[in-house]
Amino acid sequence: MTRATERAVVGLREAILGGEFAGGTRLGEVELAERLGVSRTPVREALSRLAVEGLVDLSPHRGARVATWTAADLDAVFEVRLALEPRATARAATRAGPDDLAELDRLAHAMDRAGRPGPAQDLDELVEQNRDFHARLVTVSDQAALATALAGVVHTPVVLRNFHAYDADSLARSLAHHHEVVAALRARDPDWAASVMRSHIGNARAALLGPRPLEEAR
Amino acid sequence: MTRATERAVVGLREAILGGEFAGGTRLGEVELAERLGVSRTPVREALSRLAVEGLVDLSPHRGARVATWTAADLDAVFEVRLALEPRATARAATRAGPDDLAELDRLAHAMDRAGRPGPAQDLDELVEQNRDFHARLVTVSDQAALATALAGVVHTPVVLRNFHAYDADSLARSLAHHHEVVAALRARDPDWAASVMRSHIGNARAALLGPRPLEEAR
DNA sequence: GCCTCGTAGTTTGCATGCAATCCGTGGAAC
DNA sequence: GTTCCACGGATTGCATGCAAACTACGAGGC
Repeated sequence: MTRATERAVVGLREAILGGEFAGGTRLGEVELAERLGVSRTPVREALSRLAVEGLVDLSPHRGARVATWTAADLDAVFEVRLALEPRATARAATRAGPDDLAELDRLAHAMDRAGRPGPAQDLDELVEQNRDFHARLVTVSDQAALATALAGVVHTPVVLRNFHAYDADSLARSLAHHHEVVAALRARDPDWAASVMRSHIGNARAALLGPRPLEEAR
Repeated sequence: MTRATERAVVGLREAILGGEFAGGTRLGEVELAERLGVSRTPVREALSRLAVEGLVDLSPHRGARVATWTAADLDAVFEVRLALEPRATARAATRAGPDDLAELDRLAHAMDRAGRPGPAQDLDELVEQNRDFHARLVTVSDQAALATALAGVVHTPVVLRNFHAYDADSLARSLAHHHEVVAALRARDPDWAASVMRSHIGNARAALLGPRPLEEAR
C-alpha cells in the first residue's frame, strides 16, 4: 500500500485537473475517502494542501468546493506566466545540457503526433506532454523559487487543458513554438528563447480568452 | 477557543518567520503540539500546509524540518519579485483609490519613523509595515494569481527580515522608494511606478546579497 | 578495528470516535 | 402569505490509539 496521503493528494489533484468535478462541486470528506479508498484523515490533509495550491476553496465547518475562476483570473494567470516563463526559458538557454535538449526535442515531436488533426489526435496526451515540456524548462532554469511561484498558479484546470479550446491555426503555431524553443536553446540564445516563449504564451492566451479588451491592450 | 488548526498554522508560521527556529531545526509533532496547545492532528495539517508554502521541508516518516535557503535560492526569490512586483505596481497606478493612497502614504511615513536611526529605531516594526505596504500594492493590482505566485515565494524569512541586513544608505533609499511609489501612483504613471519598484527590489537584493557575480550581471 | 546485522525506543502515519457546527425542514406566530 | 424559531440529520474539527517505519545503539562476525 502506497502512502495514503500521497494517494489522496495525487488522486484528488488528478481528478480536479482531469475535469471530473465541475467548478464549485462540493467535496465531502467521507465521499472522497470512499472514492479514494482511504480514511478521512489523509483526505483532510489533501484538501488542506490543495487549498494552498488554490485548487479547492476551503471554508470552516462548511467543507471544500472545487475552486472556480473568472476570465479575469485566467487572464491574470497568463500575466504571471508571461512574467516568469520567458525568464526561465532564457536561463535555460545557457544551462540546458544534451539530455535536456534531447528530452525537449522528443516531447516536441511527440506533441506533433498527438496533436495532428485526425482520428489519432489525442488532446489529453498532448496536455500531458505540454505540461512535461514546460516543467522541464523550469527545472533546467534551476531556480526553485520560480518553480514554486508558477506551481501555485499554473495548474488552473482550464489553463492546463487549454488545447481543447485551440483552433487549428493556434494549435499549429503552438506545436511549432515548441520546436523553435528547442532550436533557440541549441543556439544558446537567451533572447530568442524568451521571445519564442512570449509568443507561445500570447498565442495560448488568445486561443483561450480571445482578443483582449481595448483598455488593457494599450 | 479559536480554531486549533488555524492557531497552529499562524503560530508556526510566525515562529518560523520570526526567526525562533534556525534553518534545519527539527520540528517534532508532539513538541509543537505542546508548544501550541493543540493535539497532533492540527499540527500535522499545519506542517502540511507550510510545506506547500515552502517554509518547511517534509520527508515521509522522517518528520519536518525548517526549510533552508542557499544564496542562489534567495537570489531566485528576488528574480521572481523583480518579474512580478513591478507589474503589480504598474497596474496599481491605474487602480489605486483614495483609500489605498492614504493607507500607503501612512505606511510610508510610519516606516520613516520606525526606521530612523537612533534608540527608537524598531526594525521588527519596520519589517511588518513593509510587508503590509507590498501586500497592499499586490491587493490593489487586483490579480489573485499574482498574489498567489508571490505568496509561495516571498515569505522566505531572510527576505522578509532583510531590513536587519541593511546599511544606512540602503535603508534610506528603501524608505525613499516607498514615498516615490506613492507619488507615482498619485500621478497615475504605470511606467514610473514600475521603475521605482524595480529600483526598490534591486536595492534590497544588493543590501542582502551584495554585488552580483559577473556572469549574471551580463 | 571496521563493518554488518539485530533490537529497543521513538516518531510518524492513519483510522476511528466524539463533540461542535451547520443546513434544511417543519411548524407556529404575526 | 411571510417570517422566525426549533429541532433533527449530516458534516466537519479535533483528540486519541495503534500499527508501521525510522534512528540509534550495541553485539557479533570478518
